[in-house]
Amino acid sequence: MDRESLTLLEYALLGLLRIVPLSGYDVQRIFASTPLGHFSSSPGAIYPALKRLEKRGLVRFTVDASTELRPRRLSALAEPGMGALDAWAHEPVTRDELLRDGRAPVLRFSLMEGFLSTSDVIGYLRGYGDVVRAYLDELREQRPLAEGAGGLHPLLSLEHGIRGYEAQAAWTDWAIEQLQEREDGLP
Amino acid sequence: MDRESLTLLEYALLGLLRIVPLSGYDVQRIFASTPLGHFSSSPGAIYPALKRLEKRGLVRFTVDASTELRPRRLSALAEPGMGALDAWAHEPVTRDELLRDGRAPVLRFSLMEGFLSTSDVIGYLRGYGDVVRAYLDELREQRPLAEGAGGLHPLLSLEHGIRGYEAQAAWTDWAIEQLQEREDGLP
DNA sequence: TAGATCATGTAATTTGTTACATGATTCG
DNA sequence: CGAATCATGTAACAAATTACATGATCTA
Repeated sequence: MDRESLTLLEYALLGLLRIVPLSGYDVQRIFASTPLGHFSSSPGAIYPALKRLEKRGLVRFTVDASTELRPRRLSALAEPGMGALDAWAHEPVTRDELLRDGRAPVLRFSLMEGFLSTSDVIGYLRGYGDVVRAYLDELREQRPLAEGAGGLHPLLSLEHGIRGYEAQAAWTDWAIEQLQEREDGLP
Repeated sequence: MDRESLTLLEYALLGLLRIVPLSGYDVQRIFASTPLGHFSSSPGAIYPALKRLEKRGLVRFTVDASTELRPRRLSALAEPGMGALDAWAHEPVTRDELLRDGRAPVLRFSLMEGFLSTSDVIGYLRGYGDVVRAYLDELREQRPLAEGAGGLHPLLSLEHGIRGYEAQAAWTDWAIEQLQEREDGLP
């Protein structure tokens, strides 16, 4: 009831509604047809989540009057919702978050545009990269243990994890470059 | 109640108990100190999950008699549990599974050792790679859309996803090579 | 002897999943 | 005119998180 932070799904919804008001059905289609597809597009997840956001005052409902017979209930971001997004955008990546839900750091990056200065965004990405590299060290320490334990598959699986996080670390470096280039392009 | 398939956590538990019987506390420490760390090590998740597995007959409880005053309830894999693992090991990766929980395909690979022939394991990895590459195509198709929509962050986030899945696809190829080398080494 | 760690678990709450229910509208 | 899609939701259930509760044993 007094839960301070929101679920990933709720943040994703706020991020979408920041662009344009949407109906629950709109959201379903977006989740079913874009890279946000790892969110469930089932109405049983979306409608209750929108209702929760409305109850908290982060979102406002309006009925689309243009179609009287088949009303669409549009959800629009309210100012407190903007504030919640802004606050979330300022949270750094932690090891815990990386392990608990690895998709949160990128989702936050995706939605933070406009809330942070370029240098703060770069700071966020640096922190993200640092957390990933620290966890990579942990995983690499596991290599001798996994070799000793016998069994080829656990060893290969460990390499799967290492390669995945290496790709994430490399992406943070690349993204920082992209942001700096974009910055330099504007005198 | 009649849920046919198990949760990821339950499969992970079966996989651990296949090696050696463990107490709930043992499991907590393993989750807290190995690459399985993305599973919650909270007792509120582990003890109920073990109880569910026992109720289904997949796991058997035994009390460690060596420490009477502080009894440890060990869980051991029962034959139906072995059967459940075996059945799971034979399931191919689907797009849906990849999006719903990206960690399932590797967990299954990690636990399938011994249940499948080398050629079937290679078949599994090929299928996994195919699903990843198919989803990569979907993501790459999103690039023009994301460019047109304005906003740098969503575009960079899309690349994050692409790089992550590229790493997974490359890993499946590499793992297949590893398995073939291992196979050729034994005449 | 006080605090950390071992070791077990439960209770309340929240969230998500699956399945169902309803009805309008559009398209072939 | 029938099927697909638009559009909204609810109800039952399963699962996880957080917090709490309890007590033994080891260690500084």
